[in-house]
Amino acid sequence: MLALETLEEHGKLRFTRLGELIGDVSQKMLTKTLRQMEADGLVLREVFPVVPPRVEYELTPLGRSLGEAFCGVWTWADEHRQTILDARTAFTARKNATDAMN
Amino acid sequence: MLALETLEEHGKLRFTRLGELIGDVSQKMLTKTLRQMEADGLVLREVFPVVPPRVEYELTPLGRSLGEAFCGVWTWADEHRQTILDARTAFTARKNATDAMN
DNA sequence: CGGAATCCAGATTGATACTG
DNA sequence: CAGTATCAATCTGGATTCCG
Repeated sequence: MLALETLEEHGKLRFTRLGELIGDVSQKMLTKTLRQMEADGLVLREVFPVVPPRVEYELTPLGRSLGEAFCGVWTWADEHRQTILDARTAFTARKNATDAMN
Repeated sequence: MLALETLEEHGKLRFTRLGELIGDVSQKMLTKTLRQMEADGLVLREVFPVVPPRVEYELTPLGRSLGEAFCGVWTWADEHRQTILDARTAFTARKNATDAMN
């Protein structure tokens, strides 16, 4: 999902640059994720036969449409992130109180 | 996600009934999922102190809002499921062809 | 009925080293 | 640069048993 978003925002990107923009991803996971997305037809992988190697990734129309479909979820997440964190804290507090009783 | 959808469609549900409607879930996973959703404030868990036990689950307003946010994704999935399956087949075919060359 | 507890095989992932 | 290969460690989920 982060890869999808990043590619949607920045368009065509090289492997390392994409990793930097996403933040905390091992290259192993990034590779796997991109291969899966490529297999699903969400991303286009373009290899340039030069030294040093250069590989660019960009969303296909299908990938972009998925990004748009997720738009509502991103908005929701932004709006309710804190609410959820609070709910978790409250839940843990309730749980501990109940546990202590028994 | 399936639990969210099912609860959104059917409203208040008992544990076993919810499991049946979702289809292929072990009670372990269903329990875990529901507890997580409860902790996140997405679902309300109501226990009736009767024999046999009766526990009902229903979405909170926060849970319903998430269900709505996911609406676009469900639609997308319905529309593109087959496209993705085809893409995977094509990708595997390409991969095998390439592998055979080397 | 609605779980909790235990056991366990298999999948996932991070870290590390190597390569064209 | 953009990976692949390998090993170890963790995590996951299924199956099973037990309980109030």
